[in-house]
Amino acid sequence: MDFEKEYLSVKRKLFDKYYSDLNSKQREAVYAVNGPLLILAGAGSGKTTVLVRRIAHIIRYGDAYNSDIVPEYATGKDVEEMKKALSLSKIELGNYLTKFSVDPAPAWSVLGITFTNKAAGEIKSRISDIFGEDSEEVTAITAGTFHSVCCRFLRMYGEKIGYDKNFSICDTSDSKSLISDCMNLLSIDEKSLSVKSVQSIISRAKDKLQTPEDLLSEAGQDYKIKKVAEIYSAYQNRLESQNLLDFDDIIMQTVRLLTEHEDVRDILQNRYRYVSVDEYQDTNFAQLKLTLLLSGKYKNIMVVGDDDQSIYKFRGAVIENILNFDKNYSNTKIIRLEENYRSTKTILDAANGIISHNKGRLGKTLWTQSEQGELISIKKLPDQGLEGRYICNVISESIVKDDLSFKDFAVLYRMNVQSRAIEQALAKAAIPYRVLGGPRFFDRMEVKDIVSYLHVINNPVDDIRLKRIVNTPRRGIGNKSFEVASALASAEGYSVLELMRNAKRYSAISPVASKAMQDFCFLIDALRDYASSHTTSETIAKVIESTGYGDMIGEIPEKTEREERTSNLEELINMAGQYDEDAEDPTLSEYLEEVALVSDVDKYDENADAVVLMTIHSAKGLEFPVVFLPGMEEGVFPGYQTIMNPEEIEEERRLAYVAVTRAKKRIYITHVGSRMINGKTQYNQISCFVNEIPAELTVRTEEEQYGAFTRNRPAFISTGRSIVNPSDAYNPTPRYSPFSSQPKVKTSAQNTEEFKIGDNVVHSMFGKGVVLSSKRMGGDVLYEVVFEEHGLKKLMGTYAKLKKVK
DNA sequence: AGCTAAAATGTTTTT
DNA sequence: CATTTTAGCT
Repeated sequence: MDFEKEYLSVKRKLFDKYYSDLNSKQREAVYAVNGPLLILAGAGSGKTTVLVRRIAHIIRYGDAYNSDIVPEYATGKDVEEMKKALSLSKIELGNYLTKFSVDPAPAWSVLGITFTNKAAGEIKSRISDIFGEDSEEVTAITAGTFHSVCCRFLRMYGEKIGYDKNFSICDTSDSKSLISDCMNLLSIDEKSLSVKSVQSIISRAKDKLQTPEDLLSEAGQDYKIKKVAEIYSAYQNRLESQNLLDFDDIIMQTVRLLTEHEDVRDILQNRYRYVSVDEYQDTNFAQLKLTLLLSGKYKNIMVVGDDDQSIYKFRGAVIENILNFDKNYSNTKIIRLEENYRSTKTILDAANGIISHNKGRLGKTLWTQSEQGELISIKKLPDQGLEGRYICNVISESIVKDDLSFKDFAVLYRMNVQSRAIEQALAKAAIPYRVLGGPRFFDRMEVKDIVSYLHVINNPVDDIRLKRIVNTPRRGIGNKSFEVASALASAEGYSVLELMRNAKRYSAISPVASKAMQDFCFLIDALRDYASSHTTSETIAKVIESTGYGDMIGEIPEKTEREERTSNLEELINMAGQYDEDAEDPTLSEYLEEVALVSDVDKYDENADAVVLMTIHSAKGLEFPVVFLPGMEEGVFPGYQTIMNPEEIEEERRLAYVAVTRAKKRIYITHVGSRMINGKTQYNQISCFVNEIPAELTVRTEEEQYGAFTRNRPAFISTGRSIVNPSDAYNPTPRYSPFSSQPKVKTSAQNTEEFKIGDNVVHSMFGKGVVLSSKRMGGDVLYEVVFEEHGLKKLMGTYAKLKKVK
């Protein structure tokens, strides 16, 4: 046999052996190092694995697999040695293969863009599994979301397009209030044109890289759009003069930077030889443009996505980005990953049943080798309170019967409001849970106030934040004085803070107010000075103390409110302390960026043993053994405003597909006869998506057949709603605090004292009660206990903190 | 200026 | 239903 051929073929065998835990398509993707690559990856097909392994491969071996260069010095002995290497352990083999590496890329030349910071962290941690923690490979790699990566670029080069290094990011509510200010200034009535719709039109325009002028010229005779363009122009001016970027600007301005400044573009294009983008089906036009710019020189770009999982159209995502990827890059290699490793066959068939009703798909045939698995449970309940209780019952029973733990369960819903009823039920049943998304910790008033102080300290021209805190706590600078100062400031071309410093020069400001303004400026100066020589958490503590904010909170008369706010501020200090510890080079400005860009899901800890509740959107990319899908009703999911529009129904259907494909083993679908939303009772039909699941895969039951918890407790049911007294609701972790300590699930496991029927017991949350029944289940005992004030409960021996009383 | 209480109003999904 | 806005009062 030809020596060269044998050499190459054994080399490839070695690589195939090394990647033997991947399937052939996945390996193909890992080896496709150079040139444009499109991976169409179905749900659960191991795309994150491929992304990570491919990056590691590039750093370690470069294009070694494809290279047909045989070293001149190679001999038959080498081939013999290579054949022996086939029996090496994985780690040894990995190291052995480095000897074939061809033009490996330095880690700093790799850019990985993911959908969440968590996924980016995942890449880094998996790379560190291969190269070792804190190795150069891990630290040098650039991985992050579009937003965090762009912020990095803007911090480095933003000055070229007029942004100061410590620009701040304004969130949706900040930008809303700025738009509202602009509308007032232009005397546009907010009743005829809502701030929300203006904000969304501007945001969509920015997604498409449209400037105010572009929007105006596109408007034609459309009066509304013309008005919005006018507002957009004013809004953008104010953002820029205050050194602020909104979420859309972060992308759009980066594109502008790279378009207008060839030098910056060259630097970045030369640096990033390998670019990978995950969740490509949910990118917008600006993000497409950005990837084109960044990969413009080497064109080594890999994008991964699934057209069936495109669920962010409302945010400007264009599915065509992935459908037409090969039109933007010639010689695109396309690889389809169609084997699903996550779900049972039943679940996969159900998902396929749903998604097959969509038109205009690229079309994939997902398959699996796994077993049929359990049928999908579909259950109708009378109302949302019972829906929540049903979920709790299923969880309690499965835990003992099937040896599952709380963290194996996820409740996924369409809208955040749906979480409330379920939370109440979980709290009552003493099941540990955590809620992701919804109102965030950093949206709490007191947290936002303190963070606003930090913004003003960091970026003195941030007038939005200044307005928020200038009179909180009260210091005699009321709305009116502030308005006057703002007007003067814009007339004179100063920032408001600067003007306030010299307030006494202006006769329009009363002497009392100008004194207060000056004092305020001194306060801010002192704090800025303090911040320059102290850590973030020390600065925050100082802000709370010296602004009088802490005293203000301490004087709140209601005990619960006072304590909650105080503890939120303590939490803020603690979290900042964590940041100071973790960050390489902690700065106030980076801290503020992190606060703006980190989401709840990023902090989701899969090791915490608690049931997790989140929206289906947030659950994208995650997986759980058991998934509950409550509220599968027409009007809820699909939402009632989408029902008339076939295109939007398709998006909803993709969302349903995402929901179903999150589950590994089991799905419980529920819907209710009557649902209360915003004080109105709705009577919804079962969701059309449920009926798209082949009937033979499902088992349907109605409430009447599920008598277990309706028996023996008319008094409990007659209250209708389940009422949870906030003081005794079991809340394992404040729902606002993604960072806070893990749920207190480590309840006294040694507390396995056994109870007999009729025993009087005390529960830490439910108070006094009597044991009605006890059932052995696995290694545990399930008790039914009637409590004096809370009615009948099912409790698990090991988890319920029950104590016997005489 | 600043507080309280009544009235209005909103209905996805998120970086 | 729950939050935000506003009117009216001190």
